[in-house]
Amino acid sequence: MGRGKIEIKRIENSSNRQVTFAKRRAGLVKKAREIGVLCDAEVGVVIFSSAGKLYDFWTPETTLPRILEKYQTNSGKILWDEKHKSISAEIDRVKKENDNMQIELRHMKGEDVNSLQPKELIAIEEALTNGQTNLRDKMMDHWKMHRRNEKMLEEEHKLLALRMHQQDDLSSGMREMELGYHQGRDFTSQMPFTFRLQPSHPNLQEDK
Amino acid sequence: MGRGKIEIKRIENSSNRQVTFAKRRAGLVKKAREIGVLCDAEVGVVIFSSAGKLYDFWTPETTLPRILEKYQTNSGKILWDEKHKSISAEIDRVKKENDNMQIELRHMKGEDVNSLQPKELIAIEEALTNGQTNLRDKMMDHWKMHRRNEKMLEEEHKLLALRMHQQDDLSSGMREMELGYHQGRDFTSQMPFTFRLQPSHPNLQEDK
DNA sequence: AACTATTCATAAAC
DNA sequence: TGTTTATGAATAGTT
Repeated sequence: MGRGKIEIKRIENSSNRQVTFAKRRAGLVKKAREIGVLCDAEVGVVIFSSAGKLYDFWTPETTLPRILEKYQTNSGKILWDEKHKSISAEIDRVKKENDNMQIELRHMKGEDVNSLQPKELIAIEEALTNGQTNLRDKMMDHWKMHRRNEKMLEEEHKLLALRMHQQDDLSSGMREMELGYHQGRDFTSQMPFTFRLQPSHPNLQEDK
Repeated sequence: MGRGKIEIKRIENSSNRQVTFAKRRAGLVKKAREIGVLCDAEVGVVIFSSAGKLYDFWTPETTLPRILEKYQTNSGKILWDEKHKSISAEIDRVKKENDNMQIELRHMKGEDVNSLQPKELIAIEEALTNGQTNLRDKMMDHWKMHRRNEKMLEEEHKLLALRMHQQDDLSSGMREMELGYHQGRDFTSQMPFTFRLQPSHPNLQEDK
């Protein structure tokens, strides 16, 4: 129907294809509307252009969810339930995992153990003991590292204090040489307060 | 396009309507197929007759779920996603719960505790100790109950044995009275094997 | 269901 | 992109 007969195969010329698409799309929708009215049918048309743009038509009073529901009951096909199913499966899997962990946790707290076999009870006790052992090891490591750090800080402070005293002595020595001896004067009192050496761990015993 | 122009309104004559429906339905599907091929489009047509019967057409390689997904992303409409959303939320919730429990479990096994604060470490150790205490209490309860049950069974068995002996004595006495004394005869050898008294806990100490 | 007169849709041209 | 037009296609009414 046109100036000549055409073969039904993909139109290679892109702009021709676009034009034809627009025309035929309008025609298809018109026909859909007509059959809906004439024959009292519910009709839905969904068209995606090759560019991915969506065009659709639904007979009035027809919502897509309604169509889908009808479609599902009529076709017996499952549609989106497929995806739904896989999600449900996942949720079941995760929930099961959850339950198992919950049970294990409760067991490790000594709850819900009445129905367990002696063998299982012993296994749990072992796990608890292992946990305690591991935990104490880790705590010990922590503590050791802390101690080590503290010691290193102490050493640093001692060193720093020594240096300061040396500097102090040197400065006052120089001053004495330059200016002669005036008064016994504490050089540190000239430093800003924050720079004065303060014991960072006042309650620390200094002997190693 | 026909012997005369028609008005686009519901065809009242039922059989005419059915005929027109069949003709136009075929036409619509043909057009849908053609636009699909000619213009490289994805097309879906869904038609429900007024009787509720479903007819549909999908361009090859086109599944309805695929269409729906595309439809959804393109139209921004929600469709079935409400249900989907709530399920996704649930799965997230459960997974989070899962993670937390997993962490707790690992902690109770003394794993992944390096980053914890001393306070937390102490809490875990307490939990482990509590678990052990609870567990041992429960095990003790179990064991006590078992012992009690065993004792009760022993008592029952003793009582039963006593009764059997009494009965035995009585029977043989009666027999002796009726028939005179024949031979020393063990009455229990006439019982089916399964009814004979057997110690149910052969290694049980009988005293106490 | 097949036929056919007629209207309609649309391919190509503009 | 919109309009025109010649032509093939769809189909309403008939058989």
